[in-house]
Amino acid sequence: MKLTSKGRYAVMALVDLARFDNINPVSLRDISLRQGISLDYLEQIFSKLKKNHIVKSIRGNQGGYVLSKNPNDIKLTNIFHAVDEKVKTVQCKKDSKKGCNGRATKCITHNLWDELENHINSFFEKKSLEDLIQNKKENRING
Amino acid sequence: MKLTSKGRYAVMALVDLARFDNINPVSLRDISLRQGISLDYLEQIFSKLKKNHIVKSIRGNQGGYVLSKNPNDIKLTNIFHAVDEKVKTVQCKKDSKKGCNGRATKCITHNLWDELENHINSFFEKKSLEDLIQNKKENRING
DNA sequence: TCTAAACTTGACCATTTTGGTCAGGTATGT
DNA sequence: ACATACCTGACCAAAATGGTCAAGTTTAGA
Repeated sequence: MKLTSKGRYAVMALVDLARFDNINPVSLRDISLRQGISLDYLEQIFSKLKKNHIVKSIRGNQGGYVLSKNPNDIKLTNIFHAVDEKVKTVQCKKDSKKGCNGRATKCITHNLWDELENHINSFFEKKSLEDLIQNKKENRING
Repeated sequence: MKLTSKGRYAVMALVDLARFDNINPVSLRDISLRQGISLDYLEQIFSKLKKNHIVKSIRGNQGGYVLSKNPNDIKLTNIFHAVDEKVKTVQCKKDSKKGCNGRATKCITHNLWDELENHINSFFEKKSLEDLIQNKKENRING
């Protein structure tokens, strides 16, 4: 069970964006340099974030990306969903032919995986981008 | 973010084992048939479970496996740990050369992943095999 | 003692996912 | 017009996943 780097990068990039997104749009090149994420890979990620209305793009010279909502309204669950990072425990929900369905001993552990998914998702639903920025600011004051 | 089938199978197999482990040891062949998990794959999994003292093997004819502890003392975290199913969110803890270390913008989101890991692990630490068996019994009564 | 059942070990492998790169665009401010 | 920056899609190497296969060893019971 692990988080893929796509989801991790998406969150890192958005925190970066949120911090520098005051007046001017932020270019992916800047985020790439600051966060050490390849530009090409960032473009893939931001393409998905854009499709999911989390960021807006401004093309042309001095263009870049801006958040399309208040950081408080961007939950981690939105970000992960946008980049296809899903909490997936069992197959049987999606593919009725595989997994627990149609089997004599079906779903012995089905309830468990449901519970687990809910547990994780509730964490992602509570946490917003704003929370992460605040966290960072506190760190700067303290450190 | 997903659970691998190795962890899922381990839990399924152990629930099965716990339910049939009354007097006689349970053979992997029986578990394989009941749960639809390949015998060869089960052997790999049970080899790990044995090394981690979750099950004991009884060799020879009429042999098989038994739980080596009370189902109440076997937590999901033990099972997942045994089959190398770990909750892994960030790289930087293990490999100091990669990830957030040594970078100017280091660890923007580090606290977040820590929190997430704790959140998930706490779920696994609370849940025992006994809980799952009880759950199944209730289902049988109700259904 | 022989043999079948069952555990044990380790090599091997096909497929899928991951984590990108590369090559070409298109749009737009100056 | 040109530099900057977004946009799109093909491509790819490496690792993880989810197993199979082969060749044992151990032990109960006929």
